[in-house]
Amino acid sequence: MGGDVLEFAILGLLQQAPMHGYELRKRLAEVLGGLRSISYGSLYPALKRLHAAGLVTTDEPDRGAPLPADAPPLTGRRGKVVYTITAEGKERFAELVSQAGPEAYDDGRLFGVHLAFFRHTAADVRLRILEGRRRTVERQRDGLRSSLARTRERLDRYTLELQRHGLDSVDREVRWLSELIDSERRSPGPGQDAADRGGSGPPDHAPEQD
Amino acid sequence: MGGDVLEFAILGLLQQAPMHGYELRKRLAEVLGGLRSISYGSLYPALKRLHAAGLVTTDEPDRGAPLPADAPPLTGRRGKVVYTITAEGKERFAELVSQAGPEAYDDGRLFGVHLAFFRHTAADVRLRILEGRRRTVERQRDGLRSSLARTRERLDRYTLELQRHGLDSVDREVRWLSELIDSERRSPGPGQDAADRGGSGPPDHAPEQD
DNA sequence: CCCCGATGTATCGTCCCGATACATCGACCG
DNA sequence: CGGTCGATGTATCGGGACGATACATCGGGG
Repeated sequence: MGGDVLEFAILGLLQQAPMHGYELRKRLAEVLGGLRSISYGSLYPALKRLHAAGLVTTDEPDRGAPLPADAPPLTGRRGKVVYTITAEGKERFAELVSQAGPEAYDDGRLFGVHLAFFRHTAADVRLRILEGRRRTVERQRDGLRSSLARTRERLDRYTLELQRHGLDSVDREVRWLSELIDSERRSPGPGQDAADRGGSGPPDHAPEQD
Repeated sequence: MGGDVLEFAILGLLQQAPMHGYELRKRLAEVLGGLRSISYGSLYPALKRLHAAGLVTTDEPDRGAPLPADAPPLTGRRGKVVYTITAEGKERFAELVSQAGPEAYDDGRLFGVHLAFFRHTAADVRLRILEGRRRTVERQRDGLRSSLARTRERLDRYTLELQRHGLDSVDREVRWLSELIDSERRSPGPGQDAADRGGSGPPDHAPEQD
């Protein structure tokens, strides 16, 4: 169930262009938030699953060939494989992208993928996902807060610091989401499938560094 | 290898007192940072591994008993099981707690466990772990920063926001670590002194009092 | 009396990850 | 010309983690 995240991200990237596994992995790292890169041990099985489900195709050369029994330690000819999304794949992606319920935002990683493909998402769905995510994170924050209050006396200084830092991070995430929501409400941004940059919408971009 | 984190945390908790799996799980959630609770699907296999390795014992009632064939769909008498750390377990924990190299801080989760049991850690080791962790996170931050600089033009607003938020979090983590380090340097806090690993006989091991 | 929620133990299928192996290619160097 | 080095590229394996699920006991309240 939660395993959808990788498939979702792959479909989203292949929607933009066919790719090799190798490049897919690099792009995945950007999309998944910069930290947290995906391993090949996850990627290739995921691609295999997508292929089995008919959501992607490959240009893989015919490999079912007999290959006589006397074959030496020939590990198997390995060629480059380009993955391309199918019509069903696009359908599935559109379906995933339009989900606005808890399944879209309760899992942070899945939310991240949704965010990464927000330009394929309708404006009202975007807003609902952002607000849902904020509620989820607020609930986490409250749980953390009361847990911290309960255990304040029992735990040592370092554990307390760890929890305090965690609480602070979650708190910041809530504020970050609030900013996104405000910005989204002010300017709903380009509608779906608008990969175009600039032109419309107030460029309230704040390009600052710290 | 990285799988040590759960075993480490369990040993640390059992060091304080024998416990049921159920309570272990609750305490684990606090120790592991509040967020991120551990599932039973991870906990029980981990306990089984620790038991097999002789690092913990159980008071489990004899279960190898014949149990006459007329036994109905009795799935097996399940009783409460109290886990207790063994001498080897304490030894292993002391070993883990005194590691100060990259294996102690490169993985954030493992670092978290180290932090949670810092009062069992020598002051100089504490400092080295904290500084090592800061270096690691600084490197992550720099990687993220340059990645963000490289992709600033290519990616859409939302992905950029996600990365900016991630960078901000990592940056805050560095500052948090710096505060911990400063505080640690000012007052090394309670805890055993510098490693007397060379000396064969640590005079006595003052039982901890929380 | 019965059900409910907390306490408690345990496994299964599926996924993910780190490590590892294998393979091709362009570039730079002696 | 040969060597090898780093980037590109495909693939698997063992083991651990997780969500779901089942089973089980017990205190208390309707």
